[in-house]
Amino acid sequence: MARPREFDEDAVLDAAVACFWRHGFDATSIRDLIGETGLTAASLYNAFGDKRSLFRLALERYIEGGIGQRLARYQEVSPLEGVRGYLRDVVERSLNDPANKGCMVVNAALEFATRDSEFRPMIAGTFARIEAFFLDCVRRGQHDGSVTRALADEDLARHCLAVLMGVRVLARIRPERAVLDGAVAALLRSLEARPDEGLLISRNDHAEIRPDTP
Amino acid sequence: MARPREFDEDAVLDAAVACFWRHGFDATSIRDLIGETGLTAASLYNAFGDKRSLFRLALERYIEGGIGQRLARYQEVSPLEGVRGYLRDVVERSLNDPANKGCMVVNAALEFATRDSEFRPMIAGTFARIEAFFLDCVRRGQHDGSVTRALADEDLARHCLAVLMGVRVLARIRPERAVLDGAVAALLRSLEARPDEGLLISRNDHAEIRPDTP
DNA sequence: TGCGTTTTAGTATGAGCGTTCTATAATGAC
DNA sequence: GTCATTATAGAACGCTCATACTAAAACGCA
Repeated sequence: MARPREFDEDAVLDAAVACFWRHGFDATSIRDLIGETGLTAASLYNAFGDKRSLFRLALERYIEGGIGQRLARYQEVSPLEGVRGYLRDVVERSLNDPANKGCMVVNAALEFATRDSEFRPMIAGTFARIEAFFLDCVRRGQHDGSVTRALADEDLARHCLAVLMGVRVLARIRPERAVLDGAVAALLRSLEARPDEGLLISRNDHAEIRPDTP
Repeated sequence: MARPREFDEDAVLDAAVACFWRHGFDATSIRDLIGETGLTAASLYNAFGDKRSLFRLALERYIEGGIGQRLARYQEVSPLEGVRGYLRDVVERSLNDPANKGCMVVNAALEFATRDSEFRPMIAGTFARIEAFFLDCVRRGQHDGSVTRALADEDLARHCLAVLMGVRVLARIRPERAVLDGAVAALLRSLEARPDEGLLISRNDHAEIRPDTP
């Protein structure tokens, strides 16, 4: 029993995601949001609270719509296909995005890294979800013999995560297919089981990087 | 034949690097710089121009002092040692930095990615220098037999670059030794030559990621 | 038809921003 | 000692920012 809203909340949130994704939190002004969403400042504040809470809603929307869907899609397939599909999807979307917006979560991770931020749990949690996806792929692959046992499952999963993050950064500043495909192809090759490898999974003592520690 | 400056320009630039490194360009205010350097706004503007030109000087200083020195140090050693030393250095410094500032160039890359920026050539050029370093390591290693020939040198170098970028991102939001060491250890293992591998260096057709293209 | 409630529209506000301006102070040259 | 030149100190400027405020408008219900 009151005046109804004149806008579609989902559409407004999509517009907010577009703004924040492209320019980040600080560089997006309320005026930008007003321009992109079409509503007034009063409506924005009334419906979504202040800038921080709107950003939170936009980030949540991005994570569920963007990353959650991708995770769900590729956890259905075979282990190596999961990793490959996920990374190829990221590469293709990156190369097809003329604005080179990268990943909103990675962007937010760097923007909020040095401030005490309410967003850090969301960001770290999202990275943890992705790492868990890779870990699941690796474990299934080590079990069915498609993924190498020469390294610990956690290390391989973190390797995947690092390459994903690296691709996200490189795609923004140097969006060339050769660069992104090359990095991903090498990662995928490194995951494959070698025909002569033993059956024992090695401990993750990280002797490769720190050989002088026992 | 005029009043001399009362400050040490190098010390002031170091303070500017500290500010911009920690908070980025936008989030660093002139007042922050005044507080950190001890100069007045008039002296800052008189000596270094506006905020953008000061940032340029700070970024140049960071690149030469931080990255250039590291590149020089590790291009003297054996191929795999070069890659390992470079990445271990980055990991150790990341874990020892309580502020988790990451890499100023990576931070700047994401901050300026979507604006038309005078800084992009500096940033992309720095990434290209690092990639060239990795490529040199890989080529020398493929020549002396320490690095795998199963993948093209450029792909392996880009793989190193991607992991480096990934480590830089992860170190800011999840600065745990296990994560960073694990990712790097897996990368280093993937570079090693396998005892049974052929002598031919494969073309970089990236069939691992894009198997359905000829 | 009026009332209570919520949404709109437009404007105002106070803080912070990058930058400039006005003096004043410190030097070397004459 | 005077002058030209440069560096300092601090206030001031114009602008943009996020946000709050004031009315008017649009509904369901009595």
